[in-house]
Amino acid sequence: MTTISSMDVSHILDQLNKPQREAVSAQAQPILVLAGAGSGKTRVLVHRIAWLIQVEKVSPFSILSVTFTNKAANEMRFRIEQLLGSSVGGMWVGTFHGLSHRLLRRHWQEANLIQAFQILDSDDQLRMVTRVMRGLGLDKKEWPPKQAQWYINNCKDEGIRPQSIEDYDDKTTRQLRIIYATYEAACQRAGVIDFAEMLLRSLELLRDNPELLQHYQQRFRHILIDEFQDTNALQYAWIRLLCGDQNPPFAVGDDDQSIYAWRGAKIEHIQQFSQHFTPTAMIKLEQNYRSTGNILKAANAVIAHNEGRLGKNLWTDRGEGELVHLYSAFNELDEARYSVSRIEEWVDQGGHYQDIAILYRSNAQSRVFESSLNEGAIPYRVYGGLRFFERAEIKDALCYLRLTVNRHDDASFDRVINQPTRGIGNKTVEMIRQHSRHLALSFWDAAKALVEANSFTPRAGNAVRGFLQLINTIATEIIDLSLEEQVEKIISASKLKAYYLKKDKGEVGQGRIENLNELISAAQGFHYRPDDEHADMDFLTAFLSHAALESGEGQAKAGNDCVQLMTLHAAKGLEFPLVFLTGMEDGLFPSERSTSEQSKLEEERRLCYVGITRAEKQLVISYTEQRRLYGYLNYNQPSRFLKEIPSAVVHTIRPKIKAWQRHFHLSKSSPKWKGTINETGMNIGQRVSHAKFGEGVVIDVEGAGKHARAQVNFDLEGSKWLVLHYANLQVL
DNA sequence: CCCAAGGTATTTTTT
DNA sequence: ATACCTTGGG
Repeated sequence: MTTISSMDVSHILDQLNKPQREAVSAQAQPILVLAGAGSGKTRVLVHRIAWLIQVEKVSPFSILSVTFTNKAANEMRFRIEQLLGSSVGGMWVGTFHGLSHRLLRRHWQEANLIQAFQILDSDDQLRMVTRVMRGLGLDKKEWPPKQAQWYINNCKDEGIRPQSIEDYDDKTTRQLRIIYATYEAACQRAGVIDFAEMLLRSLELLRDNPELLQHYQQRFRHILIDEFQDTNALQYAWIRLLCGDQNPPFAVGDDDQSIYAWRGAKIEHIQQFSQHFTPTAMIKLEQNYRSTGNILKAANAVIAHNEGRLGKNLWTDRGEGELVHLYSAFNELDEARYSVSRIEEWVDQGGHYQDIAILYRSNAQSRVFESSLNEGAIPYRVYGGLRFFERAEIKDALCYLRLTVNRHDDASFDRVINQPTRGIGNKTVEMIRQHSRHLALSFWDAAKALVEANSFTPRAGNAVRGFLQLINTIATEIIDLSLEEQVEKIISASKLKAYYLKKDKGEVGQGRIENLNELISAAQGFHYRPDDEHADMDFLTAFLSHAALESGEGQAKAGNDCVQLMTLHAAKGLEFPLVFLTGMEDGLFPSERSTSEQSKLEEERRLCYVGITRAEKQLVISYTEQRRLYGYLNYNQPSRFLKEIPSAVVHTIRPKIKAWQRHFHLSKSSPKWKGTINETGMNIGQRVSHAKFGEGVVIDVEGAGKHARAQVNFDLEGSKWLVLHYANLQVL
C-alpha cells in the first residue's frame, strides 16, 4: 500500500489552512463542516473530492455530490476539473432535482412513469392545480389555488401522500386532501411531475425497490452535500436513504446562514447532524478570507444574539479595514441618492461598478435605486424576475414541443390550444375539460372524441380539428430534424411570432420575437454527452427537461461592468468589495411579519448576517426616517439589528436633514448649521454656487483630500452629494 | 374577442 | 403606488 506521505498531495493540501486540511483529509466517517461565510466552503468540497480520487484512490464513479442550485453544481464541477486537470466521468454532481431526475429517467418504469414524462415548473403547477380545482367546482375566492399549491408542495416536502393525510374531521383539510389526490391523478394521467414530486418519487423509487437501493448505496460510497442547512425534510430523507448505514456523508453548511425555513428548510438537520450520523467529526471553518475585521466584528456581534447556534466566530488576519458606514436618510430617495454619490466616489477612486452591490429586503425597494442610478447614468443590473425559460412566449413554444412528444400532456394542451387564438373559446375548451373529466381521458383524447362525435358547433369543431391536425403534422414533420430545426419549425408552424407581434405592440412584442429567436439559438447550442446528465433520453426530451430544470439566466446579457441590485436572499454565496445594506428599518428589515415569533426573527437576523458578510472592503448601511410603502407613508424605527452592531466599528454619517428641516430655508446661515471649518474649506451652512445646479447650501461635509464630498441642498435641484474635487463649487 | 374599469394583494426563491 | 386579475360592456 502506498503511504500518503510518499505521495505528492501538496497541490491538494498546500493552499489550505489547518481546519480545511483536516476536513479535506478526514477519515471515512460522518463529517460536518461548519463553514462560516467566506471561509472557503466550496474549496473544501472541491479539495475533498480531489483528495478522495487522488489520494484515497476512490473511483469517481462512487462519488455523489449534491447542491441546491445549478449554479453551485456547475461551479463545483468546473473547479474539480480545474483542480484535477481532467474531466471526471462517472461522478454524479448536481442538484437534488437534477440527480432525482436522472434516477427517474433511468428507472421510469419502476417509478411508474411514462418514458416521455415532462416536468412542471411552479407556474405550470399552479395552472394545473387551478384547473383541477375548477373541475371540482371550487370557488376561487374561497379556495385560493395558490394555497392549495402551497399545501400540496408542503405535503410532498414532508413526504406525505394524500392517503396518509389524517383530516381530523376538518373541512379544510379534507378538501385540500381531495384537491391533492385529484391533482396527483391528473398529473399521472398527463405524464407530468412537479418539482417536489421529482424528489418524492425518486425517494419512493429507492425506498420501494430494495435491489435498486442496494445498488446505489453500494455505488455511492462517498456522498457530499453542500449548503446542508438548507435541506428540507424530503431532501434530508433522500440523503439518509442513500447513505444507509454504510456511507458516511460529508456535509458542509452554516447554521448561521439558514435563511430558507419559510420554504421548508430545516435548520434542525444541521443542528442534529451528530445525533443522526455517528460518530460525527465536526470541523469549524472560522477564518474568513473575504471581509475586513470591522465588518466581521459587526457580523459576529449581530449573529451572537441568536440562540441555539452551533457557535462560530469569524476572524481574519487581514486587518481592521474601514469602519462600517451608517447613513440615516430622510426618505428612500435620499437613501438612493446618497448611495449613488458613494458609487460615483468609488468609481472616481478607480473602482468598478461590478464591485458594488445594493442589497435590500424586498424587491419593491429596487425601484428608487433604479431611477437614481439612471439619473446618475450608472450601469446596473437587477437580479430576480422572470428567467428565460419562464417567459410566456418561450413556454408556449416549449408546450408545442411537449405535445409532439406526448399528446396527453394536459398542461401543455391547455396552454396552447388557443395560443395563438384560433377561435377556440372558453366554452369549447370547457367542453373538452368536462369530457376528459367524465371519461378519465386526456384532453387530447377527449378533444378527438368530441370532434369525431361532431359534438361541437361546426365552427368550433373545425377549429379544434385544425389544432389536433396541426400538432400531428408538426410531430411527423420534425421527426428527422435537428433540435434547432425542430424548434424553428414549431415557432413558424404555430405562428407565435405573428401572434405576439400583434398582441404586444412595440418593444414588448419585439422582445418576445427576440426571445423566440434566442430559443432557437439555445437549441443550437444544446449538447449533451450520452453518458452525461440526461442519459437515456432522446434529444428533444433532454432539451425540454433542461429547460424546466434550469430556467436560465434572469436577464439575457446585461453589460459586464455594472452595479448589482438584488435581495439579501439572492446575495447569499456572493461577495462584493462595496456593499450597500439598505432599508434597515424595523418593519421592513426585520420584516413586520417576522417580529412576532422568535424563530422568524432569528431567521431575519441570519439574513442580516448574510448581508453584512457579503462585503469585502466597505459596508454602507442605510435606513430612512420615512418611507412610502404600498401608497402609505411610514415612519419606521431604525432596525433593531443596528443596535446589535458595536458602535466602535461604526462611523455614523451626519448631520442629516430631518423631515421638517427640508421645508425651511437653510440658506440664512442659522447658528444651527455653523459647522467647523475643515480642510476642505467648506462650511456647513455655507452658501455655494454650482455651474449646473445653481445656488444652494452645504448641509454636510465628509471625507478628506481628493475625495472629500459635500452634500448641498440646491434651491432648484434639491440635495445632492458632490465630490469637491470635481464639483468646482464657488463660495458665495 | 377586446378593452376599460374596478377590486385586491403586496417578503424572501430554487428546482 | 401599483401591478395583476376579474368582470362587464361594446
